[in-house]
Amino acid sequence: MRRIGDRVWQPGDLIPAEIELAEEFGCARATVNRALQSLADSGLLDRRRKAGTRVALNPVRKATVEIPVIRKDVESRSKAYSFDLLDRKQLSPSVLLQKQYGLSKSAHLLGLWTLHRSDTMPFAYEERWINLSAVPEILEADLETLSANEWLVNNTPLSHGEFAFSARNASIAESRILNCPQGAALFVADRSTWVADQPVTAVRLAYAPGFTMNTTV
Amino acid sequence: MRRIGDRVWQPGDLIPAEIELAEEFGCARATVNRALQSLADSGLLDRRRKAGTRVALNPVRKATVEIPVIRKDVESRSKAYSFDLLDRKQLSPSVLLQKQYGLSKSAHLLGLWTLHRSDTMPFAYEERWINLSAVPEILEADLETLSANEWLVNNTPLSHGEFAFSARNASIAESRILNCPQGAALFVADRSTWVADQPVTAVRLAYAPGFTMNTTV
DNA sequence: AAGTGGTCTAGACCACACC
DNA sequence: GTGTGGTCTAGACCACTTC
Repeated sequence: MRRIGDRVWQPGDLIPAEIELAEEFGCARATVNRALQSLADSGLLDRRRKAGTRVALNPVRKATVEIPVIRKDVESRSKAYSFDLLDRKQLSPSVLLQKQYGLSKSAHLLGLWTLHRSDTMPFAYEERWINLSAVPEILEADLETLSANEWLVNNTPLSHGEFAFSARNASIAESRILNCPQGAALFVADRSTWVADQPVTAVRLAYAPGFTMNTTV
Repeated sequence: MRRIGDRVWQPGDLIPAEIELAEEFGCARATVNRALQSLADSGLLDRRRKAGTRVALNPVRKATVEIPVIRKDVESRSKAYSFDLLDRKQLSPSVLLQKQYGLSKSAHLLGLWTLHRSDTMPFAYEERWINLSAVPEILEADLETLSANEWLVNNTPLSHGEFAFSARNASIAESRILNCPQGAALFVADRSTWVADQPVTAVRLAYAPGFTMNTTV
């Protein structure tokens, strides 16, 4: 890292092979390997077999954002968390949802509309669809006590998903729920979650004005 | 991973020690260690010396967002990139910047205001402050040809920084520059970059309406 | 064909946290 | 004190890719 920072090894340069570095630093090759791997993971090096290791030409900065359960997020800001389940109903997927998640039009979905609060102030408004063929057990859960968010986290620990972050002007309904002016800029997180190629849930979270998502590189 | 997914090992459960798993799977402890490390890094396990390894109770999802050079970002969407340097001037730090970055009030800053374009359409509006004591060489760079963004990436490869993402209503000036209605919800990324405890640059990027930042978990 | 990184092994010692 | 994970070593074999 020092040599890259001091430009002893410049972007694009080929750096010595693992064995040579191991000799220079007086350690085992496995140790050099771990160090270089770690630098490659953070985007500073490009490594290829036979071709060797080069200082990255276009260091793609990788920032890791942590997406906690909303309750934890609120509590980490030293606020009291609560939520209101505004509405829930079972329904069939819209044409859009059918296409987006490959659902049949006869699939059973559970729709939930929730307001998350921080010290009684609106914190985020959540619209959620849950695929009941994937997690039928959730119908038996008491979602007034434990939020669907947490129920799912606790009951489907292994999943992959996609996030999209964007900004959107508050609709009339959203402004009323979040207690903000109509048209206020809201930070929006869309998330879909899958377990073994089966869609489980799709969520849109609209955060009250003032929210920021932070991370370090 | 299968055992966590199938709930053989449930959230909160203590799982066997590395040596036991090594025996069970017929491999070396180092191999088990790497596997468990990797699961812990992605938030599925909590590990503590002496206390052992547990399935995470509150799996904090960690999403990695890649922050490329804006030119790459535009080009990856199959658009032609260009930018206009709208304004540049040298100035002293405002009181806010002095406090935020520990600068003396006599420090020299370079301020740059840039519009990034995607196929001639406004893509993002950038306000940037550069600490000239950290990178005086940038005064000799031709920032009309190569954006400050890229110059800095190419000339200060080792840095750490902080990101904050939020949403903001477009001001009159921003609406004119980004060619959008006043008050439109803009996705905003604030970034500060440091090299060895010295602030190098602070940027605010306001993306034109419609921008989304995507990632997977 | 040959050189590079990718990965594993068996063994060792250590640091830490819990008892 | 003691058991756990954290880390290192020396050696080995393999996979890939460039020459």
